[in-house]
Amino acid sequence: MAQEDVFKKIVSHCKEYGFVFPSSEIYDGLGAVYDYGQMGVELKNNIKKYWWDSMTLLHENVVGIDSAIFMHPAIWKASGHVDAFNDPLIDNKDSKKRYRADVLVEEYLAKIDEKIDKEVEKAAKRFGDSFDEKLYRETNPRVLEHQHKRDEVHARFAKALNGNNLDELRQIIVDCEIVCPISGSRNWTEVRQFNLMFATEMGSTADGAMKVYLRPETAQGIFVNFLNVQKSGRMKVPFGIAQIGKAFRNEIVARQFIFRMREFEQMEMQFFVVPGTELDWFEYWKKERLKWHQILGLGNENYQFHDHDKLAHYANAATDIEFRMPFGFKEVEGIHSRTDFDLSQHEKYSGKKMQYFDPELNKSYVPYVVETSIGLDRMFLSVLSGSYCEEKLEGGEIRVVLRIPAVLAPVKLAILPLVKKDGLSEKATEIMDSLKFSFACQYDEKDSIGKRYRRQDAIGTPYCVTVDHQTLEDNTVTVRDRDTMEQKRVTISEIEKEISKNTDIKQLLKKLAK
RNA sequence: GCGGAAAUAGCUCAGUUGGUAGAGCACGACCUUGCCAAGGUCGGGGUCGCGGGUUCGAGUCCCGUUUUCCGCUCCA
Repeated sequence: MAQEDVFKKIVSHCKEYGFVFPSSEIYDGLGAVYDYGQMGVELKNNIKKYWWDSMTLLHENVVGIDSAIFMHPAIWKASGHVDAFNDPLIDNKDSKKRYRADVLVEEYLAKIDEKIDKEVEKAAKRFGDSFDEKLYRETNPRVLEHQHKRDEVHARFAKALNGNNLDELRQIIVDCEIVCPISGSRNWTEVRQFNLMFATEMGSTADGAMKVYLRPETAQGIFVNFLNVQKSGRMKVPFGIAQIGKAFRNEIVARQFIFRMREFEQMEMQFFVVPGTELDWFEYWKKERLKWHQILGLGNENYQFHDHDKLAHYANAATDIEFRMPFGFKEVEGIHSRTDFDLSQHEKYSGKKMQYFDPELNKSYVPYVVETSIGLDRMFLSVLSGSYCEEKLEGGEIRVVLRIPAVLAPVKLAILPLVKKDGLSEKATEIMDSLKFSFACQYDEKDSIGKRYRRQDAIGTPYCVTVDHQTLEDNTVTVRDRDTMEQKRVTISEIEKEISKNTDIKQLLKKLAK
């Protein structure tokens, strides 16, 4: 089966069985926004739980927070998002290429400078030792003409940028006769502002309102609370702060189902370390995080590291953990050594010290940060991609089964009376009532037993308990395994222990801690 | 954002040169059966994505629009 087909099947499977629905579907949908359904929310919560517990329970020096989505707008200036996430873009209609309008003008200005320099260079050769460059630049009519043009455009450009005047920015490109390097034409579209941050207004009166952003990442909520947590929790460097929460990016192109959404959820942990030790911790967390993924059992060969060649301005090392999705290896988690960039920026913009006094080193410093940042929705997709399976049975039939790791499965256990008569339903209900405190259980008595098994396979339920006539005699039931389809007979009192073996998150955490 | 394709029941799709909206599966009730998607009877469900236009008449032709997919483009 072609990989794209698998992806399509996963998408429709998600809808059919209540994992993921397109948002606002009855109103034609809303681009790149999705809702999690009754199965999806359980799977998502289980992933969160696995991550949260592995961070906060297994590491004494990692604690959690839950910061607000709204934050002071200055935070996004300090972090660099206001500048980096705001691009005026223009398209050339002939080549269909898109450019940053401000970059086009900057390149044009640089070209004029080049022209002037060439003039000066030529003159220098002509005049030899007696050449006075400063005088030449100030008096030569050709240079002055270039210079004049340059200053004029630069002034307009600066003013346009300052006032965020997009029409003027386009007019400058038209007036300067800037052409597309590919098509050579001057057939430009309007200049449009692409702001990757969603903005809204805080304060109910128009004049008193302040422009605030929906956070484009959760990390800044951790950085600005660094001292709060360190002091109130009496934390000692190295220590980490973990957070799960929504983030928002107004992506230009948001596609591939829940892989790139405009509203998404991150699980981030910022680990604060002594400057100079960050690369050791970077290696530590790389290993730790890969293990966290691999221990789920979706196949070690489906993961790889992808080191960044080009580092972001804040990082001195960065790698991605990629998972083999149906559309190729894709980033699920990023591990970045962010240096002291963020805390230093906040120190600068807020005027507050963001330093830690280290009693062992007997000095104060701005800690360095190693970040692990995982996209919860991408993790969700990787679990589904890695679990979805169309299995050919002996009779030639196809069985669709989600081999979701048992600890993450939305429903752990289905309780099925073989037939809905002879008191089997009542017995099954009784068992259900005693187990529902321990597991997410489903009760189903409709249709044939085989059909019910398949329904549970389709939502990834690892175990089915079947109540039959023998149950009434000796209090035993059969437990059917999702993956092998094999059944074994256990007494009712043993069910809980039997199911817990593979569904309890503790088991996974113990493996991880080894 | 650009180009191409698609949109009919919960799902997969059929629907002829424009002439009464269809099938299979799924869903609900009942009967029969009982360990891997059984059979029967009856039933519910559609403003054919949305808005215009042409026509006596539009699921079908034309225009616009929305959403999705594919390819570009973009991507802390």
